[in-house]
Amino acid sequence: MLFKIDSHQSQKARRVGRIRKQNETLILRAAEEEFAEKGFAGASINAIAHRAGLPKANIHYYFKNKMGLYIAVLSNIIDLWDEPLSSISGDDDPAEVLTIYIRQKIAFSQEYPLASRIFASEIISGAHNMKDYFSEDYHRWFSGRVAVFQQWIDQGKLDAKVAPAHLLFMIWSTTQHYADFSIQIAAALNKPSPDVEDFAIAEETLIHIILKGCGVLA
Amino acid sequence: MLFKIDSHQSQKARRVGRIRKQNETLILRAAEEEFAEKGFAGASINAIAHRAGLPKANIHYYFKNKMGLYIAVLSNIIDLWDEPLSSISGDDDPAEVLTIYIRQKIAFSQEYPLASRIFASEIISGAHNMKDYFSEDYHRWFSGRVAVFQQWIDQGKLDAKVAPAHLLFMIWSTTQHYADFSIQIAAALNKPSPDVEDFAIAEETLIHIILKGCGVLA
DNA sequence: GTCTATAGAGTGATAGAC
DNA sequence: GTCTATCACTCTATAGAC
Repeated sequence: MLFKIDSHQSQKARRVGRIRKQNETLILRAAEEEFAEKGFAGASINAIAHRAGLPKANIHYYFKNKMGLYIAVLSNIIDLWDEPLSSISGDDDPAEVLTIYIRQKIAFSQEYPLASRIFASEIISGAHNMKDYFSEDYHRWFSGRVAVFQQWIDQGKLDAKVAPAHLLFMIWSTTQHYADFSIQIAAALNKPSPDVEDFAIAEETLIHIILKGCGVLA
Repeated sequence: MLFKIDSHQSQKARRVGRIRKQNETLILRAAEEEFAEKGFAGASINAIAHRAGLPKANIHYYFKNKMGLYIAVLSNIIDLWDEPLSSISGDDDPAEVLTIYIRQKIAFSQEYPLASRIFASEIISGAHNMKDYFSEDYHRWFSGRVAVFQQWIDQGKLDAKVAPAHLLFMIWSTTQHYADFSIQIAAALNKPSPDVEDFAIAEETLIHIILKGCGVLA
């Protein structure tokens, strides 16, 4: 967690804590939309306040400043991001693990497209506010996943021509694409936005190509 | 006398035209870096001018306003984007076509990462300045590519389980990922940025998984 | 706790000297 | 063609009334 919202509450504060919680949620949701659409610099506190239905000074009351609000939004997203892939081991069946992981990532793109877009924008523009996230720990976590994939290869469960790290990148990129580039996808398919059926077809095609391509499927 | 004046002016104009061309290139290159890193709203004319080594009023001299400059940068990028996939037909060999296309897209990510990032940011934030690009024509072009893929499937050259449109999305997302998310990739691999070898391994892994996954490889 | 009013910093854009 | 000086505007952030 990058930014901890001050949770210290006196007895008096607890009585009104419900309103605080409610307003914070309103603001965070509005901020998510605004940051996703305009980026950090393009988003204005005014517009966020208007979207949230609150006067703009309230945002400064609940969050110290614009950057604090942005970090809070980003922290929420990174918590969501946290890892359905963390507990795999070399004994697992790669076909099953990869299938579940791809389904989860596609579901995430469908459910939280704004979160995915803010995450993507932050990385594209240099990830200056995620230095903590992309730390030594991140590399260690990533290496752990790669090591399991390598075990699968050593056991002949996965094609040796597959570079484990890049298989992971492939799953990330293909699944997140449906959130981040949904406008381009919609234009290609000539509809206002990708619908549930498109997501289902995407999922099946991705699972087929990736599993078969890795040699875990006939 | 008129002749003499004309001659003099055209010589002068020609000389100045060279400077204009030169300065425009300087500004466009600086703007590309700035827009890629900060987004449209975050980029400032001041910072672009500083990067280009010119006073900021010159930018307003060469380009009408900030949006004009942004559109100019975006147009350059869209020209670059234009289509190594436009001339394929059902008679071609899918293995060959897909291999070449993936190599080209990876090379593009390696050579023009900034262009890729600006393109991605523009789409993520709503593509409001690319309405013309994502037009009926775009859908028509896309449908044409899909139709060729479908012919390959009908001829048994490609697995029937592959949804053509989503195979295209897959190639776009996986290859562009190496430009757009290179910071995350670098963090995962624990190096300052992906190097030539990483791009080569990425290319081989993508080609292997996608070709084999589509059933065009043993 | 809420909101109005405003200060203070920074931006895009332009006029006019050179 | 180039560049300095400046305008008009918008934005974040805060002080202080309620």
